[in-house]
Amino acid sequence: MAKFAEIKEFMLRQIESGAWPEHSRVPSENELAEQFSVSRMTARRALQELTEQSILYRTQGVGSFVAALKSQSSLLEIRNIADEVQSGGHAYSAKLLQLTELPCPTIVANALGLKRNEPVFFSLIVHFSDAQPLQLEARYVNPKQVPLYTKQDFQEITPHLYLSEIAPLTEAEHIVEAIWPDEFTCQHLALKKPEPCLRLTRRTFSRDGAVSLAYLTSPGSRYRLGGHLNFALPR
Amino acid sequence: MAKFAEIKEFMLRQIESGAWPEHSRVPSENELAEQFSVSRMTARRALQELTEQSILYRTQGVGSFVAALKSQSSLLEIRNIADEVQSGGHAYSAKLLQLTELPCPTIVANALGLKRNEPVFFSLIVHFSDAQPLQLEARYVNPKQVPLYTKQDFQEITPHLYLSEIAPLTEAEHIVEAIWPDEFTCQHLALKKPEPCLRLTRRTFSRDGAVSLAYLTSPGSRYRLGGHLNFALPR
DNA sequence: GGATCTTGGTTGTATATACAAGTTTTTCAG
DNA sequence: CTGAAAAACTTGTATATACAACCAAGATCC
Repeated sequence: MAKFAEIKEFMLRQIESGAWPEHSRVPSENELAEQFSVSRMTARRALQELTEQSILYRTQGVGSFVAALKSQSSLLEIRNIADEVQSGGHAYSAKLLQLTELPCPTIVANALGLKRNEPVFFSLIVHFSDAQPLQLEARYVNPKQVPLYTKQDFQEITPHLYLSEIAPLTEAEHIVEAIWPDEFTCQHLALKKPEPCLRLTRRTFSRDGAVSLAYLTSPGSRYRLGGHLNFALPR
Repeated sequence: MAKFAEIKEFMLRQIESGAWPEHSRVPSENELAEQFSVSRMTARRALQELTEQSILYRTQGVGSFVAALKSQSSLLEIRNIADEVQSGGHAYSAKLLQLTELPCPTIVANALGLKRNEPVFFSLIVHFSDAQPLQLEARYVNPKQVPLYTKQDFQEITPHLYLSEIAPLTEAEHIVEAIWPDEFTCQHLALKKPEPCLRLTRRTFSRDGAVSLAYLTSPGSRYRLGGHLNFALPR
């Protein structure tokens, strides 16, 4: 590993462990250069790159400081479906259909940066609002980043909440489609007649790369999406 | 302006003007250094920062190249459907079906802060990618904010672009639904068989209040949405 | 022809240095 | 004690240099 990368790692550990709290001052370029026996330019690069990632902020003449972690997630305030249901005054529950390890399909491998047929974790969950199925969640999870995924109790905690705690998200990518549900989906969403569904494909990233790929399917009559969006044509 | 920033500006102009097309090779660090009479490290910084912005990509031992312009998704940037189509290498066109003033329906009145049956502008447009209908746009516009709306030529300029110029948007609210298109919609989208469609309801605001309410309907097979989103249950 | 080696070009990392620009602290004159 | 000047420290920009890693193309050898 390159020297500047080692310094970055060191600083990230200090921040994530809490040793360097928010808005606290971090060592200056010269201090880091001496501590790690590198030139100032090398230490500077570490500080610079962390600043570009909004992990630090710097002020000329003053110093470098730990940024508020909140501002990182404010951009991707991804609301939890459980909170969403409960805030509407309904009872949230979930039914775990599957939680296993399986060989990675090609599409998933590309999305998560894994190799085809390499082991990948897979979960299949139905989310309920009161007694009504609201969403079918099929999720692939990178085992390298979340090795204990299959040991969790997802009746109690949603995968998304668990992943947020384990691997702090730095980015999320979404695609929304209108689809015609297959029979399996209809069954688990308790659709007597098929109806148009929204399918949200969500890929989340942490500092170390792609964490999970989720397909969230909801009946159009029961669920909507809101927020700030951009258009994008399929490729 | 700092030297490295001047080099960045120069390169951005070349790229945006089309002089340097996608995936074309850009000058090497040494070439830029000589052209701008700076050191290699300064030229390098310009290349480096453009790479971090995903405007270039670089390969060690090979060179630096213009990246695909595709997904520049900043949060508030609402992209124009015409730009979106054209950036995909297709020909954009629009067909104006209706452009009138009519009495305001109740829902629209609530959304735009008008009174029921008060005059409101209404436009109905089909957007095409090459010869294929891509989106049906039904839009209600607040005449108090945009009095000249019905005088525009919307074959030439999209309503969204026109509105952006007249009343700078300060906020936008979106709802995405999966719907079953009615016969009228099927006809104008040239759907032989009905298929699930995405309907984006977009309400835009300027400094002075609600400007317009638009219903944008696209076949699920032809259009997707991307970006940063939040979930929201229907009210 | 085909495999291997060499060479030149490109990006990647690292260092030492210099000065500019901004802020904070210290010093010192009044 | 006050206020201004000076010093010290910080980040920002720029340069010159060196070597490493990598790649493509041409040269060489068999």
